[in-house]
Amino acid sequence: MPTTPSPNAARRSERSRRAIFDAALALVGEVGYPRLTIEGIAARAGVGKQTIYRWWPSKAAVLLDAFTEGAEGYGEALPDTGDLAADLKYVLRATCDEFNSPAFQAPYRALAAAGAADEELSGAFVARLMEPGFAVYGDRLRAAQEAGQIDPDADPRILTEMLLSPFSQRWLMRTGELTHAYTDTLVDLVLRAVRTGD
Amino acid sequence: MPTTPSPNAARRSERSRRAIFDAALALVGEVGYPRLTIEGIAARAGVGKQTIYRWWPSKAAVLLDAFTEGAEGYGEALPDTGDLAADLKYVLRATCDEFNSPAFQAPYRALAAAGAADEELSGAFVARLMEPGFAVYGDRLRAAQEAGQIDPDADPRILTEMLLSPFSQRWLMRTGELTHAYTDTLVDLVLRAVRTGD
DNA sequence: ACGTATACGAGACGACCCGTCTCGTCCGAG
DNA sequence: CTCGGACGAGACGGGTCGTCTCGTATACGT
Repeated sequence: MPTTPSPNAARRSERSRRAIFDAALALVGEVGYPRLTIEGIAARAGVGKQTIYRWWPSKAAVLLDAFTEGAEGYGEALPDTGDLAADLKYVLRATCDEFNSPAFQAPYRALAAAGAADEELSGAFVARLMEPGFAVYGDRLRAAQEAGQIDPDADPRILTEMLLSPFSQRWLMRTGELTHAYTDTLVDLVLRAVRTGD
Repeated sequence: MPTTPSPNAARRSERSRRAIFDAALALVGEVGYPRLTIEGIAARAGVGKQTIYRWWPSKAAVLLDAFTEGAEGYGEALPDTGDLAADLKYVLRATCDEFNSPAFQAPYRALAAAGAADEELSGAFVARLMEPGFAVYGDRLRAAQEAGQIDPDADPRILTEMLLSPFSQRWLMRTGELTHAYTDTLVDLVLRAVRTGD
């Protein structure tokens, strides 16, 4: 489901759609989000401006669809080896590498920034990119609660935020490096707060 | 120190400077950051555009100075009553109320969003608005470490991030409400991770 | 298989804002 | 008092916006 489909989607050109996504992702990496323009995307994609305006309300919506299209598999479950700390560290290390990769950085950062400023966009950004990730951590933490490994009274949502928010905040505002040592420390600290037997 | 003072600052019109700040803060609340323009600020302030371009490099820089001017007292130390949990909860509750107030919201959110997208701006934003806040929590946590109240091996910086990042992330991306109950929970969880006697 | 509807590429259009510049005025430092 | 420089005002070319209007090409309905 694109953001605002009004014309007849059956007649839509798949070729143009892909060209627009490719152009948007390439351009946001080359010139940055503020200088990303609809005209520029259209020209690079070999497409009329109207074709973009027909299907998307803004450059942010184009980028969100383009990025979502290219980032499948964000909704997979965490491994559950029984060792909660190891599972969390493993996935957080992978996330760390992803956020350090340039191809991921530019569009994701642009969308996060645009979402922070625009209430409507932030809803779509959160629902389509952030929440699926949150849910995966929440599920794994609930499983650990049922296994009696962590405090059953702790709110998995808040624990997830304590794991991911320091991480994303560092990255978004560039207040520190994202390293495996850092994410390991986060996991250890959060789990020390909710270990059972206190 | 403004962002880029090149002409003779002694001859500068204080009257215009204030009018520009007032106009920028009012407009960002009325039309939002993306539709905030230098021309608009100049017109509202009754000022020539050149007067703005003479003293600031961008609308973000104007807004950062305007906001900083209006937000004195962000560098004060936390109270130290000896009860670490109570001190942290007290200040975090106050911060919570501040972030929920509309006059604070619009410019701060605009600056955070612009900083996320622009590397140079994020440096200034972090240094002038975020780090002073971080330092205050770090100091209070170090004092608690010296008093033997919390684990001396824990990194105060990371603990500060675990307190503040979930908070600001919720606010920035609108992923949840900011309530006193929420901030209290954060304090309790973080302190459980580093309480002494384990 | 054909006819028709409609999305398509291309680009013109007025509106807005950008950042620079040029005026003539006014004010403050020396 | 003098005078240099910041001031308010606004003209200017350039770029992007979002809308529109072409003629073309293509996929659907019968």
